[in-house]
Amino acid sequence: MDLEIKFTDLLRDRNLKATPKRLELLTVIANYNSAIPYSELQKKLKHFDRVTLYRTLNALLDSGIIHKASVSTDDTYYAMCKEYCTTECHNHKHVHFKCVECLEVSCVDTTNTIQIQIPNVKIQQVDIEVSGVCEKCI
Amino acid sequence: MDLEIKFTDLLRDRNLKATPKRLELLTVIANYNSAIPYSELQKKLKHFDRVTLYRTLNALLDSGIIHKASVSTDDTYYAMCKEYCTTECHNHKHVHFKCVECLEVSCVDTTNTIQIQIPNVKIQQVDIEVSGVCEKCI
DNA sequence: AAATTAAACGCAACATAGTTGCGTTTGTTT
DNA sequence: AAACAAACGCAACTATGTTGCGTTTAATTT
Ligand SMILES: [Mn+2]
Ligand SMILES: [Mn+2]
Ligand SMILES: [Zn+2]
Ligand SMILES: [Zn+2]
Repeated sequence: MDLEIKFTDLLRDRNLKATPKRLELLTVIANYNSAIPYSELQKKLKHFDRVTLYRTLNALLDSGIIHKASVSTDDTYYAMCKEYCTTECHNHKHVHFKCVECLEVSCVDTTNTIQIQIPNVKIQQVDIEVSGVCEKCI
Repeated sequence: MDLEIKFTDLLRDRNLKATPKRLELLTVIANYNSAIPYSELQKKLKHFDRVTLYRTLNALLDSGIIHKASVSTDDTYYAMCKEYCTTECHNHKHVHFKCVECLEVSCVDTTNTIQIQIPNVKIQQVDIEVSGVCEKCI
């Protein structure tokens, strides 16, 4: 299936115009083999106005097309939402793994299910960020 | 036990000088009932030079006296390390809970133990950030 | 196919976070 | 009391992220 058409649908479904910039940004994010750092987006999309890049990212974040995979001190990482997400709800059941060697961030499904309970608290969301050494860097 | 003396020991143990600024910053962090946001530190420590505040925080972070409890978009939250931590190792087994209503961040021990496994990966650290509504805001 | 309109874009300007260099001050050791 | 390295304050700088506004363009209507 053609990516451009798929992205166009994704955008229109959220009442966002399918502009060339948005399609290009989505293509870059989707073609990256892991979560893409902001610094990489800057490099690959030099012809984007700074503000446009931020506004486009925010539009995609707000509408549940992409999500932040990691917010470390060095960089902010973005990845496509695999499940169906909306403005109201980002339902991700996966964790984010960051390799301390190559700094690659990826969305991974864990083998075991994670259950977290805190007394007297209504839990809405659980973000798990795992760091260590990835397969390639061991 | 006198806090000032305790903090002086904490600092000297890490080869950090026990200066009035460091003692004051530690007192502010320790006396706060939850993880303290950076914005709050700014307010409470207006007489600190901006750079000094950053450098002091970084010194305490590096040496394992305090830790970041949450790095959200709105603010960065700091809390005392309860376990014995060092430059090399922050060993926290607790999770960080952020209330979406009052924006309070706290370090909480979960009732159940959390086990995360990812194939072909050497896990070094697991950071869990839970958000929802706290007891007071329900 | 042309007109319409709200959204998206580019530019300038701004605000805040965080860092670096350097001269001065201060905590700790002798 | 003296010496020294660490800590501090100030100026300057870079990076991140946002806002306002005039112009352009995607989607809709005629
Ligand atoms: Mn993810
Ligand atoms: Mn904590
Ligand atoms: Zn790696
Ligand atoms: Zn609350």
